[in-house]
Amino acid sequence: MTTVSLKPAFAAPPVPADQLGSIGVRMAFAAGEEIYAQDEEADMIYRVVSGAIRTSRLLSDGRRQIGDFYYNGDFVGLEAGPVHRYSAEALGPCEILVIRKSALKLYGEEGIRIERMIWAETARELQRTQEHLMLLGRKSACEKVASFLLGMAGRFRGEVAELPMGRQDMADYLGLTIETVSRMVTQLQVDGLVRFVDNRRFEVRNQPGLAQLVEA
Amino acid sequence: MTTVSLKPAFAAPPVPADQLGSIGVRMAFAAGEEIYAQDEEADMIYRVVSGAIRTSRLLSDGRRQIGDFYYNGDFVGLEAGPVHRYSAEALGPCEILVIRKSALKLYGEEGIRIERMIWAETARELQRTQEHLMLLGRKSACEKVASFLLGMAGRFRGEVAELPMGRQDMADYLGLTIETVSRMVTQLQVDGLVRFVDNRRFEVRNQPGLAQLVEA
DNA sequence: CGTTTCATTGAGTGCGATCAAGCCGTGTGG
DNA sequence: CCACACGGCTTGATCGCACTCAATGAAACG
Repeated sequence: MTTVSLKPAFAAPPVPADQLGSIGVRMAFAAGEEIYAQDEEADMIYRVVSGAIRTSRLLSDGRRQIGDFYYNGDFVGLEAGPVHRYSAEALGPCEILVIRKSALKLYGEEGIRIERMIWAETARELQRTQEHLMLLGRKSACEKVASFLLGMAGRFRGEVAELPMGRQDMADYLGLTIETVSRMVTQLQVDGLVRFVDNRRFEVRNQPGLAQLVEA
Repeated sequence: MTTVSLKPAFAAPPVPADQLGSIGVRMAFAAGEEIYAQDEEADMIYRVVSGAIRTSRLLSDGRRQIGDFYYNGDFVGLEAGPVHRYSAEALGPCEILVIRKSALKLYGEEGIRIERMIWAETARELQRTQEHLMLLGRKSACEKVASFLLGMAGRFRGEVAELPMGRQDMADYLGLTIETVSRMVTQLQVDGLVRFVDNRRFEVRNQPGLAQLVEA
């Protein structure tokens, strides 16, 4: 199973998905399929069981910003005020646990526990978003790509890392164009910092060098 | 009193500060004074009682990103994992209510209520940060400045809006330089969209025009 | 084998950064 | 009251990074 083989490679999820017990409904999505829409009202939260997800937001002229990418164990849709400001789509085939927030109250002690887990994840999500802010506001194209690759590589312990998204998604996450992402990837390879096996698989060749580009 | 005269102009805080009862300690800060430091361990959360705050993060080479600006009623420092990734400083003289998170448990029912308030604010904060992401990643300098001014003007009902921060803070919030901010402000004035009374006070002259630049 | 989709590479442009004056309000001391 | 200095902001000239437009290359698919 894909899910099982990928699991050990990802950063340890705070709580295994199975601890959610019987709460929520498992749903399958195909590549590119929308999980929820921008401006959609939202009482649901979502947890990745297998596969990968992106959240994204469109301006009316087509410019797109990706909020973040999510992998198994991650919660998605936490930010929800009255409506979702970002939509969520499957990067590839994936399974999602859908939980109705208002239903948690019905589950007593178990519901409370999950609610706390959600709050903790919301704070973590805020931290990650703040990191993303610094990246978008104050880093060069090269630093952006280096940060992204280093972060992705961190999910795979020294092995070849696999990108679940294409160049356009990377570009829209980093606030760049695909051409610039491509050029930076090439440059990082020429400099011997990373090596791409193919378009979506790479390994870090010079960890300290990469880390220096990312700095603090 | 400055605080009192400003209060009605700000967006209604979800809960008035006085409902926090006796929990927490009121502290005064001078302009520019640090409320908490980047990488500082943090069990505290903070609430603005009067004045304005900024959160900011520095890279080792001096580049700075401002996370957000906070006004009375706003909670600051919610994101805290083990340490603060951003520091917080007073924009001008201000009063801050400092609350020890771990102490909330001692306050029984009242503590729980405040804890819930904090969680709700965290989700709101996440939403605002996501809005900020889109601004940094996909908007032009002109759109950035227009968005910022429109947002600030929204706190003042049609009257002359007052900026509690200087151009450098605006620039570091928007991911621009002071020169570019200055040029965009000039251009927006030439285009008749806003009018600056002085460096820190302005009014919106063409709301629809501005809103169009900001769009969705 | 052609078609389609996605990534790379190249050439040229432009937006925002950088470097450098100049301006203006404010405060300070003579 | 004026001269001066200082900090914050604006304006100008130039530069360079990342975008745009365009062509090519390389997989994936029917």
